[in-house]
Amino acid sequence: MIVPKPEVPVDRELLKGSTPLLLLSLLCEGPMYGYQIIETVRQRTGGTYTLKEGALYPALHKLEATEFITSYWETQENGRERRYYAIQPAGQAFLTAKKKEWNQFVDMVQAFVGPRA
Amino acid sequence: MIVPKPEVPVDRELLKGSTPLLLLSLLCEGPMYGYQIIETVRQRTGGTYTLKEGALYPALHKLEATEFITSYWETQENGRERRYYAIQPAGQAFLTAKKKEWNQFVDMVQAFVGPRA
DNA sequence: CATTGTGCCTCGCAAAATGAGGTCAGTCAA
DNA sequence: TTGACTGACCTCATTTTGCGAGGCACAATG
Repeated sequence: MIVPKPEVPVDRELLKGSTPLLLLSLLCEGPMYGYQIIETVRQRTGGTYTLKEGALYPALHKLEATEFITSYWETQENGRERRYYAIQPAGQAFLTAKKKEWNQFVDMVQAFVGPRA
Repeated sequence: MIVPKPEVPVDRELLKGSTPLLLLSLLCEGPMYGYQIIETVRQRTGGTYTLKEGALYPALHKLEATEFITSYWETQENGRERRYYAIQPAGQAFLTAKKKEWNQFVDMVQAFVGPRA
């Protein structure tokens, strides 16, 4: 699903805390490597949200440290290497919880901002 | 509108960036003073989200510095003072923009997380 | 008279994203 | 073969924000 490019750039501050959720959701679709994640997000958001490396890699490593995801290197035909990240069972569970949290958060804000126009 | 109390506490990080939106939305309903804002939020969220003073006042002051809101002291009958905050025209405009941004943000995340269960 | 509630505030800390930087390995054209 | 470009990984300092804890002052309640 591709989100239409918004006229207003999305405030970076809003993104805070949603990154692990995004990452786990993406990895739910299958293992991906860093660069690929960035590109995927960029494309699906119509170019608005470019996940920054400085945000991605630390987040990925943290997720790995808590064993929500694993990583492994894979060599391509041309000899170059990529580091793939894959979701783990614990990550699945965490994702489920995070999703619930996300929905509650949205409900909460919506209660003040008013329902969507 | 009152949001049912969530089982999972909402991650603080998610809140980041949404505070000005909340504040402006609330002040749209009329002038309020700090303590009242905290109480209102607490009640409307069923007690889950207690806006912290350490988050509220700095945010309020920042909003005032940018002239999105104004403040004025009002003396009650019992002689005590309250500082009321009121939204300004510039704040109204900003709020409109922020709301749009919020909706886009939600759409974006939803595009990855998948539609609500 | 002491405790609780109202009501304002500030400060130091921690978490997270940003922006900028760095490295190395292939590709491709001049 | 040199140089530019892209793919691909990463780190670091700075900024922003919320949190927790604290402080102050006064009123109402027991």
